[in-house]
Amino acid sequence: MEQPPPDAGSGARVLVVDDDPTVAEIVTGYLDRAGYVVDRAGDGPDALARAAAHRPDLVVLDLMLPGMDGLEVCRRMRGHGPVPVIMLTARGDEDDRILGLEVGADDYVTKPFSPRELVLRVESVLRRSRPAPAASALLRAAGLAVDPAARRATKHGGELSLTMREFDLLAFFMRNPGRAYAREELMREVWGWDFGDLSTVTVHVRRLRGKVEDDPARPRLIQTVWGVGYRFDPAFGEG
Amino acid sequence: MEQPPPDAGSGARVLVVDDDPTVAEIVTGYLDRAGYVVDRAGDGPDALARAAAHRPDLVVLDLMLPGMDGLEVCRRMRGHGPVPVIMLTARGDEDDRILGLEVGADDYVTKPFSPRELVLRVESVLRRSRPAPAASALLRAAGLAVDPAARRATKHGGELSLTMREFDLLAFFMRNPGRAYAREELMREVWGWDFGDLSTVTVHVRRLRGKVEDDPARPRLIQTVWGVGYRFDPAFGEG
DNA sequence: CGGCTCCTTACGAAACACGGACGTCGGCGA
DNA sequence: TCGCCGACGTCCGTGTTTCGTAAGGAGCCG
Repeated sequence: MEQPPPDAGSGARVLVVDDDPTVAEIVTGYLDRAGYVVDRAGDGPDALARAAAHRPDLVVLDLMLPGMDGLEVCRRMRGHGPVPVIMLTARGDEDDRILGLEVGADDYVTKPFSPRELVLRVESVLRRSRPAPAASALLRAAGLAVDPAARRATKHGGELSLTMREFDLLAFFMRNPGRAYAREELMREVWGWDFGDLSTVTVHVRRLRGKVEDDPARPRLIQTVWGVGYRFDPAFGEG
Repeated sequence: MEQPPPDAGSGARVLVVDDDPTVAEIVTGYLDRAGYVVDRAGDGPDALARAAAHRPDLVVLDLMLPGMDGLEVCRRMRGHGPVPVIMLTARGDEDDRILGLEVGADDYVTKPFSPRELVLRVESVLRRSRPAPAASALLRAAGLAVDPAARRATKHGGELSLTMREFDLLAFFMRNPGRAYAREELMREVWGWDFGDLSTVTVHVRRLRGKVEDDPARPRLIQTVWGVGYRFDPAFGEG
């Protein structure tokens, strides 16, 4: 039958604000078919009331509204919470775009627009406005969090300032916990060298311990394996 | 990098779907003279096959087709990708217009129509659908707003005057916040070069900081990741 | 206790980022 | 046409950060 993109709306709430019933009707129809839950408002005060009541995930807002200006509506909505807004502006009205930009619209569509384009924009803005969770590439263990992409590490939520080598070393340990590594292996894996003074590894392990361990004098996370090397042991870190 | 000349047809591919050879012939002729590369199909299945094979930039679709309905054709085409569609409908058949728009047509032309009008519609729809995939929406973070389409940026509502490189750099950062990028990556992503003096990146980051940071001497938004590169960090911009 | 291993500290060298300045190129107005 | 100006890429001097190594002391094991 009629099959909108399966991943599309997924029930996100959209508030359409336009005083022209025809436009509102068509836009609403499109968004509805795309899988969104659509609410409608015909003027500014109505829009604010519905926004407050329904907490939409996104607002499609006509710039030209009777009574209260679209910009004002946008501003007030933003005052209540960070809801994404797509502005509908007259074609080529450069000033309006800039105003929308400054007031806090997340996108604008110039009239006349194709409803399809509007749906694409809605999807795009929604997709962009919720990248909050994600972070699957995060390495977590023992109160530590390491984000290789951002090259950032935290300990109990507090930012750790690690040097490049320290970061690489910690990241390697957290990717391979519980196993003992000889200094030579660490030198190969972290430094990328096949030879070199192994005390280099020792020193860096010590520096890393100083920043990561609760009590660097009695290391728990990075344990010394006598005669072998080191082992990252997150089990004893929680404390 | 820049768009091709706004010259009319400029080789865009258009698929004309009509079972009436006379209509198809005239339309094809006009579009051909307007500079488009035109393909023709006489029925639904033929249209779908050619659309799949030739990937047209736009489809002119007769609503009334033998065998498969034009609406159905439109739906199926949409299932394969976001191709713009102009519907040909009988005059005054209001229901058809609505149906066409709901199914995803970007415009419609009522029969009888002048071929010249159709060409104008084609141009219009192509012009409208072009920025949709290419240009992206507004980027905002940390009191900054960047409009890639208008090539404008503001900071706390105030206009920023950025050079081309500065703008591209900032836009890239705002599209990819929180991740650390090596100078090589920035050079590749922003400059589009795979070589070149990396200090160029350093210098432009400094210039951008001078315009974007509250205290350029102690950057918060664009942070230096020592030994690696830079990271755009909107989290610290608001406070 | 002896030998080996690991820890700790210190230091010089190298790598790195930064700011300032310069030369070139192209656009624009006089 | 000439001259000015902005954008851009490059280069250099400087201050800072990081790194690798050396050396002495402490710890572990038999």
